[in-house]
Amino acid sequence: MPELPEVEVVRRGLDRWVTGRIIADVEVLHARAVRRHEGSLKDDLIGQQIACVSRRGKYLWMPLSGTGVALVAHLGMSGQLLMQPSSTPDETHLRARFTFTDRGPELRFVDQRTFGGLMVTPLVADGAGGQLPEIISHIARDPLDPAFDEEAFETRLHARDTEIKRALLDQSLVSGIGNIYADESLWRAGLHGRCRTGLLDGSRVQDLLSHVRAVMIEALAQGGTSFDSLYVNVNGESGYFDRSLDAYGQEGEPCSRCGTLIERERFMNRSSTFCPRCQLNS
DNA sequence: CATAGATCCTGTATGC
DNA sequence: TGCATACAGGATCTAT
Repeated sequence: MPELPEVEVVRRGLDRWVTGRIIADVEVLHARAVRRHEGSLKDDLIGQQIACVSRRGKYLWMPLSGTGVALVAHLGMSGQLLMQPSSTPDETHLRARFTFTDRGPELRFVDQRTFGGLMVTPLVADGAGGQLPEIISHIARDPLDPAFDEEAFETRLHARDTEIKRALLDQSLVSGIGNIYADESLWRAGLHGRCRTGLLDGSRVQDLLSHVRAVMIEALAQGGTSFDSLYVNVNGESGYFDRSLDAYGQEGEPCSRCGTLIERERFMNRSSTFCPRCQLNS
């Protein structure tokens, strides 16, 4: 369940370890690891230099110097990008391996549930002087992006007739939010996820966005949220924001604000946890 | 067209 | 003990 804070932790680690390095070889060990990609990932990457590591929402990409294309990665639910010495034994769910001409640590894509994927895609203008991969141009900016347009978000939110949690999870409206940070932000804002978007005025939307940002910044400072060994940084280490959660995974525990027991319901084929007393439906 | 729901996947946990 | 079922959920596809 890597969401924005977890993906940003991975981005920072990757930026430090792979920027400037030249890819020597690529080994794809599972067909599902490469998505929406024409031709051979290997042919597109060998000999290319990684210019930097960028992120929008939950997507990572590495522009290849002087080519106008980028290696894009999405971790899905259980994807990991790990830096490992070549002497380290292959992980059980190793899906792809990238080695470099300097013979330093290799980059490994490990993914138990195979919801994640890699691809090479052209870069296009992002409308603000930067670039982003073509295949994710439908993904909205995330709330920590300085160019995130709060007014445009509010307008689009009001144009929707749906529940606020569904809107928060829609990456084309605002990116980077998944089930954990949706539940946490809604708890902090005192809003029930089933509240209709049309009932939220501008100040409620601003308040909700401020909680989204705050919870993500706090999580980032703690290395992200890890419930099991599936989310780790590039060095295989877990974050510890799970100790700070107020709603997600807290079913049956007293609400830390009012003491009412936290409840869980099914929503969009996943769980929503919320305080039935202090999270309002309007 | 817009929104709601189903689907993919596999390891772990729980129940009978 | 062992088998069956529930659960985790991001993105995309299909149905209404």
